Amino acid sequence: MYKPLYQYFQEKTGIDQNSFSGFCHYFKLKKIKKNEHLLMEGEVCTFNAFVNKGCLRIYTINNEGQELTRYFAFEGKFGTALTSLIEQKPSFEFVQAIEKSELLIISRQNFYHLVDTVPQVNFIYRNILEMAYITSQKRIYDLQGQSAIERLKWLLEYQPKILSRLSSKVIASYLGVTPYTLSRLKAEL
Amino acid sequence: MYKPLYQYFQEKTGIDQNSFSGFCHYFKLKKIKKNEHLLMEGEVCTFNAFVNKGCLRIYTINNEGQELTRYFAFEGKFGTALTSLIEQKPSFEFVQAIEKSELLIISRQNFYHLVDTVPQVNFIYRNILEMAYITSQKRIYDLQGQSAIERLKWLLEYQPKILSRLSSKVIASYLGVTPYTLSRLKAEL
DNA sequence: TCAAAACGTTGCGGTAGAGCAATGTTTGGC
DNA sequence: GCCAAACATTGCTCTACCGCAACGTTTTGA
Repeated sequence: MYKPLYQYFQEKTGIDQNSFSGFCHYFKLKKIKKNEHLLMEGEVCTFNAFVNKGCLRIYTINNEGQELTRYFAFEGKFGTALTSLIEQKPSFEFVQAIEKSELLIISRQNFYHLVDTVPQVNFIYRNILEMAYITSQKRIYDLQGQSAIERLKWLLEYQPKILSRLSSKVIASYLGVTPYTLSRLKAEL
Repeated sequence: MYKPLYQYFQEKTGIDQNSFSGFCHYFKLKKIKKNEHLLMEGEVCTFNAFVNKGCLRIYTINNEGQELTRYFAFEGKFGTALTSLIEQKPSFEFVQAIEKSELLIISRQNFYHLVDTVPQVNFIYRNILEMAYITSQKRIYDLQGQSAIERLKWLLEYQPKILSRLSSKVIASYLGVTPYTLSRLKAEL
């Protein structure tokens, strides 16, 4: 059960099995159905989740009621409403399983306890924050610098997994266009 | 010279003068003229900068040649091309002083050395990353969820300092519209 | 100090993408 | 295995914002 998580830590920090065993019991297994939510808008996020199997989606809903997907966490990645987790304020993001999934959940309190006491977890958190920041920045660059069709082409080339695994509706919300527009873009490819 | 930086550390970590003195000599004073660049697109970023006086702007240029401002670092804040600093790859961002400024510069190498050896600097870096991430996320929410005029109204209400201190051209690039559009939006306020 | 350059404004026309409606296609719960 | 509900496609129209051109105003540097 902890094998993928150990592998994740091992790759990033070179931690040994013994040290890992010292804290991995803070992570609890949770199974969750397709389309079920881990967190709704307005709730304060009190967990971090490592995806053993399946996929999480982090998304928001804007003023016009349009869903906007921020991030997908596939197997072997952490996923949470990071902004709410950090700020401890009501979340503007939803966290949802878009496939039947198996997660390793750690409470906020335990997570930050480990960040402050276990150097390897401190490093992992630093790494999560760095990658989350870089991803956001590239996202902004994309939204401000590329047309919707260029974004779709990029996705086709570099993230075919996303296209084959997810519904058009979800892909549209990730590209930041309506399903109507995505359908038209696909037609003119 | 180190007073604003000490105050910054003091507020965030409660550090004492003695510990601070142990590492503050890694920060070197640099004076820079208005509109001068600290980093150009394509260069690898090897520094972090604390703003004692003046203001830094981090921006990119998209495919159409349009400038897009990501972030302003006013007095008492750190500013750098964080993505390039982390990845150690050529930057897609420019770092520019938009006023005559006084900076405290630390090299990448010394900065990460301190992050790894001084708990208070580790915490400061964590805080910088957390805030940078949250700012990016709110930016994306804004770009995808609000019209340009709503963004301008928000700026008027919550960031009047930006509006009064900076040129329209720079403000337009921060709002993600052309100077033409900004001018028209101001007319219809 | 004064001319050149950069900046700001506004009229006009163009374009990417939104949104409704109507229709065809998948999907999943019983 | 079937039917309702969700999803996908496409024609038509609409809107926010872009981008040029032309002109007035401010800034700057020799």
